[in-house]
Amino acid sequence: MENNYYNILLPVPTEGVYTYYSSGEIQVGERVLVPFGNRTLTGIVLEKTCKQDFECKEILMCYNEEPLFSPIYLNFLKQMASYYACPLGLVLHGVISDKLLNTETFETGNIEIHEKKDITLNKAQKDIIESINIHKYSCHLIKGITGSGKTEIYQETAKKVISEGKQVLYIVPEISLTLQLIKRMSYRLGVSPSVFHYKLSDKLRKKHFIDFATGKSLFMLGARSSLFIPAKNIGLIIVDEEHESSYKQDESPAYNLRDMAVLYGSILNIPVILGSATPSIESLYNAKTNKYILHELKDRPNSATLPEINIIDIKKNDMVGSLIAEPIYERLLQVVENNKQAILLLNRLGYSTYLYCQQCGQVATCLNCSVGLVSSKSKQKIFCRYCDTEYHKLTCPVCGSNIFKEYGAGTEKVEEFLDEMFPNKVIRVDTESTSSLKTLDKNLKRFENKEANILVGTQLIAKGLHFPEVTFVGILGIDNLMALPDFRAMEKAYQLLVQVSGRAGREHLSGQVYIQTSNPETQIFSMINDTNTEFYDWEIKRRKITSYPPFTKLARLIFSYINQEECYETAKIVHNNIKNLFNNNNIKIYSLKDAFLAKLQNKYRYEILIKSSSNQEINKALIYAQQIFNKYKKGSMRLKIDKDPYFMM
DNA sequence: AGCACGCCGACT
DNA sequence: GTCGGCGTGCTC
Repeated sequence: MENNYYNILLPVPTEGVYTYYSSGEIQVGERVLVPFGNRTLTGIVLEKTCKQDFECKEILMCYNEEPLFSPIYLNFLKQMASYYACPLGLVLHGVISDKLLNTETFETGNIEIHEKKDITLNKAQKDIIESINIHKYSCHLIKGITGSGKTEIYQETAKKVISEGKQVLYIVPEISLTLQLIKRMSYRLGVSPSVFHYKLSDKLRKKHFIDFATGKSLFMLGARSSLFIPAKNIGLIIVDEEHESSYKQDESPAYNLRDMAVLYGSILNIPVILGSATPSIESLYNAKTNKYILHELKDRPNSATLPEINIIDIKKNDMVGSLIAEPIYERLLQVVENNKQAILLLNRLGYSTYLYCQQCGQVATCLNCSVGLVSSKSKQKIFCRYCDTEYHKLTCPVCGSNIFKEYGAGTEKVEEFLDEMFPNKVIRVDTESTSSLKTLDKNLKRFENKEANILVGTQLIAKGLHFPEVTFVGILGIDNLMALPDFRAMEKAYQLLVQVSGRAGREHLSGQVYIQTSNPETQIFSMINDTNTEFYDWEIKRRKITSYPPFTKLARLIFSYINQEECYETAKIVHNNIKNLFNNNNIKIYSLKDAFLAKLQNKYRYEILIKSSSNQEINKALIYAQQIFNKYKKGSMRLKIDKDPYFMM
């Protein structure tokens, strides 16, 4: 009897397509178990093929199920691989964990049904919902602050899609996936949504994966990775907070979730809704150029008024405790006195920023990474934020002194200082102080219940929170953010300012925002309350002049290796080669330089930036660079490709 | 990415 | 002598 031959896609960091045979007939998209080297892997049948001129191995087992992976889904992964110049096998590996890929479908039990609650909608919301054709692809960008009614638009559109028996995927940033949101969604839609995020137990993750993949569940509320659950019959994708930096994946394939959601939606021919109070420049540009359809919700919730913005010049004001400008401190005093609430935002994590030698001023740096060490009082240790190495006693490499002083303010230090000034009136919230979502929830609830007057935190507290008693917002570390070597520095700073200012003066109380800065003339400060396109117009002009995205595409090549010379040598060879081949008007290859973190976890890092207005040209260069690299690389040397980088550091 | 093979240094 | 460090190369 003749054997059948199949190309199988495996989750390995190569192209990942290998040929196996089977005596039986297998469908495209089915999962199979195959021997690979000396291991056994689960793969996906890509296509039937003919007998090869090399020995093939036999497929061990067929998962006995309806194919989970549709040709459209596999096509999506292929387009993703091609866009990010990433091998297909590595895309599969990066997008579905091995554990899930290996999971056999099982009986998952019933999905909870609730009584549906009706949603009341205003005219603006109705108009937007009306304009979304749920039977074909279009991408809608909804701009509106928290509470302006975006959620109702998502819910109503989701209801329509679900009533036609199709599935809805609602993606939010990891941090927004709170129990509150899940409950609210269940009652509005009448079903318990499937949920998907990294804090879930293996068992639940598998259950929700299977429920959504098999089409049993019609509504998925998930983080970034939920886009890649091979849903059976998806009819709508919603991406909330589309500007969020956490949508950019760090490892290869370094994809941007928002862009992949739009790509998938267009392949599936279904609508995609993006929402944000502060849309990214790229998305606004896509709306301007008619790739997306822009909708604006201008009403502030419950007729709250715009906050009053005050710029405090650090140079002209005394600093209390060398941290907080006096006018901000005075406002905090008032807030506590009147038993109102205030939020203090800092873009630094818990610890102090630097440790420096008292004798010679040398900054203490990690031995494995080219970054300064930080100290944490609460954790009683000095350590590196990047490699977690702890340092028990520090010796200055220059003068040999053992005495180090702290400089700079993190949330921990600010909290400590304020706690002294206002005992029991301060709560701190940042990724360091809150190890789990539960503690975060608990701390926020404590603040909501007015158990404290002042909330100190990082960007985390800028995200869609609603505290009606907050009348004052103080912003401390914005200068650092604007000074980063990143063409998006102003965009990121602006988004943060708008998001956090929105926390001041909601409902009936009017609010004040104080920003402490040493650059009071910075233009974006005057645009915070602008509901028009002033910031967009200002920023897009700068991007045009400097030829940065959205007018060009960027890609970063990052080489890393334990041996500095060898790393540089190989990077230089790749650099010379792509420079020679691609030196034309269509593409710009920047010079080879130290990465922003020149040494990370004991590996030296070099980078090359590539810029082009042509996506094709840039991808040709990326593929060629990888070929050269693979030819000349030594040992465990790595080349990471970051297309459309979001962090330039 | 895994995993084995293989070649060197450090120790019972 | 042999245990184990990790550089190298392969996986249908």
